[in-house]
Amino acid sequence: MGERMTASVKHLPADERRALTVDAVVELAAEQNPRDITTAAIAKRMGLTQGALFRHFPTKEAILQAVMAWVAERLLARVDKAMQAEASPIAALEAIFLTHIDFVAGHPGVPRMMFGELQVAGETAPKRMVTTLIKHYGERLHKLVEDGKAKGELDAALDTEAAVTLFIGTIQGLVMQSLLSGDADNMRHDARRVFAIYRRGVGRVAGQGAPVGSSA
Amino acid sequence: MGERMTASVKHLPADERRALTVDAVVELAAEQNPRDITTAAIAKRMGLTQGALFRHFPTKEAILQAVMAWVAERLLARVDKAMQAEASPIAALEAIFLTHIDFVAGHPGVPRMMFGELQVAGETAPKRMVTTLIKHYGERLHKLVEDGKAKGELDAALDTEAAVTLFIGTIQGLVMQSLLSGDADNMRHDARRVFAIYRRGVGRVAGQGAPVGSSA
DNA sequence: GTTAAGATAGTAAGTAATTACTTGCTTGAT
DNA sequence: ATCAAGCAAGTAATTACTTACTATCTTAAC
Repeated sequence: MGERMTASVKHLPADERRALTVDAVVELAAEQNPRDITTAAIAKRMGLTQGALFRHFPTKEAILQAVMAWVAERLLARVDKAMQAEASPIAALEAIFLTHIDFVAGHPGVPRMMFGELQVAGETAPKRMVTTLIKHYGERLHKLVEDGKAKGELDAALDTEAAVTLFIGTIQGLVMQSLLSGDADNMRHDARRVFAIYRRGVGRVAGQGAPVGSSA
Repeated sequence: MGERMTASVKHLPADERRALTVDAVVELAAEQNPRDITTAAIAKRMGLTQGALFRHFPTKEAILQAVMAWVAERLLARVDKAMQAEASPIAALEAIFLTHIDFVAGHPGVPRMMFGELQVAGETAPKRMVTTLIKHYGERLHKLVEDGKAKGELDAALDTEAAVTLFIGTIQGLVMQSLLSGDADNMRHDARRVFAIYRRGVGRVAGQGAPVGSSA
């Protein structure tokens, strides 16, 4: 009795419509400029009229907030999973990097939306969610870098904050590159090449021959 | 006789108004979200009415194009100057990096505008200027990295393309960091710390004691 | 030099298009 | 039968751009 049939497209319960709305926005952000995502465009993508959106969200900002909550939840879950699967800090850093790139390659509009929200003037809810996400993300990286230094995997004199900034910047660089090429898929390939340089930059011994990781 | 008096604020010749318009946009982009830069906001900043803008520019897009031309000219000039002042490739790379960060710290809205233009859907003139700028920028970096490898300053096995991507990404990371902190000035300080890691990542010998650069 | 003509740069008040959001009514699942 | 969920057609605000008119500078005849 609690079961719901999805035979009919219309008159879905609110929870599912909210989830589908988030999906629509993420899809649209991948195809066009996030700033061109109007409520009309979202509704059209969902096969609804524009007004119907406001049965589930009070404002457009609330929609964006839901999207950012979705991103934060999914991304951090993937990061934590990747972290826990690896024993050493440096391997965990690489796993996080690759899963992050994989996430972003699968949802190319997400980093653009995040960057866009960061530039919003006031103190909006979506902006706060982005800053919180990056804060939590940075804390995990910070801890891993410190652990790596303590275990001797990373250079003991390494500037931890700078290493975290560069880690995030490395991802940003790949995003920008995919923006220029118009192809998000090559991010996955370029990611390994770029991270190799990063690893050399933070590693204890920038070995010429010593293989550091084995996850290839 | 050909001299012009600037006593009166109004009725300036077209060339000067165009230059002042670019200045206004660059200023506004530093203070607010570039997407909120309306023609009304530009005019207000210049002390003009909105309609007066269209005496000098046919469309808003033409204004953005002028801004991007201004950016490309100034940034590449600084890059070339920094390049030529240094003898070795690695020193040139660091000089470019620092002068770029200095430029961006002085005009924090510029990288945001560039990133925004890259996301525009169609084939607009401002977008083309950005891609061209990055292309020329990348070519200079590419050449320097290759030179550095040939001279033995950089790792012979270094992935040149990845090194260029990471170089640009490093700057993006600092921009994002300044967006989070709300302070563009600390970019100049963080730049050295972050570039130190990058240099280790691309350098031939990631020496613990050997001083590579001397420009401090 | 003075001054009238002509071009340039400004203003104020439009305009059509687009935006997020609302309202009154209808549909459909339970 | 009830009520959440949907539709169609609004609304006010904002946008880039236009139009009709005015002020200012330049220039050349006198």
